Amino acid sequence: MGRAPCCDKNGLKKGPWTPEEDHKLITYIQLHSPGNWRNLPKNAGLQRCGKSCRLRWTNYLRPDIKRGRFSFEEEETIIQLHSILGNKWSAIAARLPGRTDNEIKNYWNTHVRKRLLRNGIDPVTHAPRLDLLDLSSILRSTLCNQSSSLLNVSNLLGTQALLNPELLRIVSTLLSLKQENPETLLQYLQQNQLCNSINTELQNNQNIMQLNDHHQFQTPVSDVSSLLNQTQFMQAANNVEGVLFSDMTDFNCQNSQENVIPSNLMNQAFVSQQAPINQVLYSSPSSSNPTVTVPSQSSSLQSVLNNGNQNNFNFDSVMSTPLSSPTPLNSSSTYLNNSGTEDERESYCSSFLKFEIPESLDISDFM
DNA sequence: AAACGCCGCAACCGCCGAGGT
DNA sequence: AACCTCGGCGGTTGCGGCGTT
Repeated sequence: MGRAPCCDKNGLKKGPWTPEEDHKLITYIQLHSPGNWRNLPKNAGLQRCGKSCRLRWTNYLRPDIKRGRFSFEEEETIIQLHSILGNKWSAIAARLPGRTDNEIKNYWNTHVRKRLLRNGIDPVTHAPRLDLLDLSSILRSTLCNQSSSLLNVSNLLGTQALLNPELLRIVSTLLSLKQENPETLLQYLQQNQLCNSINTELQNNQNIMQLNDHHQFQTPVSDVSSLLNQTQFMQAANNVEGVLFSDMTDFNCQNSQENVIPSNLMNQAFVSQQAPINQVLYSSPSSSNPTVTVPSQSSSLQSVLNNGNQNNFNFDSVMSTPLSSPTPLNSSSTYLNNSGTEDERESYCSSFLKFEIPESLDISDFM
């Protein structure tokens, strides 16, 4: 455990603490309080530097330290606070009684961070990461979890579409084809490697069909182009267009050729610190519920999309990793009990990433 | 059973700001 | 103003445990 001694400067010991050293330190502090950390080792009879003693005490020996697994509440609080404070571990620790900054930092790096990444979320910015998103799974769930003949726009948009340039490229291409020459749409589907990838996905999963309760789709399918006939795609494209592109003027396929999200879409979709867009964006692709709830009021997708005048979004901020990103907050918090498996925790993580702040948390402290 | 690789976490390192001289 | 000391903080390291092959 711990780092091995790298040197013996001044004859001071480094590396893991022995029980005897711990006992000396505890005994001394209980009798005298730490006082001057620099003088403590000498007074306590320890061959350590003051800094080492302080770290050992604050991170391990302090009597009020709570050890053991982090609870859901603690984990939720950590993520929420991190979304506000960034890597200010001491500030986060100050709001988690019994936990040290070092412990929280370790927990973040070894557990939470990975979980967020698995959910397609940048653990630094708390924004979705384009390179973590999976197009085929999006389309599969979109195409295969329908109760109507329409594309599930809320699923598309709510999950990842706003952030996935590949999906946007495809959607834009479909729309463009629809407008230019509907006959070419099917040809596009057949030519685009997307067909193959989706086909593969579909064939690999015999259980995901039931594409439509009312239409002629059958399972399994051997060719996505037969699955998605032109009429249905027109319908779907219309539906997507109506919601997604209603407020756009210069969205064209040139952007898509470059596999770049159109700037106006980015501006509208990513918007804004005010809109609780994370309610839309933090849903897990692996969530058991494929349909994402899109906020309905001022935070609704439509208002987000219509908010075209806000051009302050910087796409670089998603791809790079700024220190932290202020995140809009809601009030009430949903807690689960402390038990649960890692998977449950992960699932829960996906849902609570709506960043609801416990009422006990005084946000004004951070402002 | 042995070798290997991954992961968790205690501990170190270097930097910074506050306070004192 | 310049320097020094100290405490605190965030980033990083690497040992040891554990799971996998």
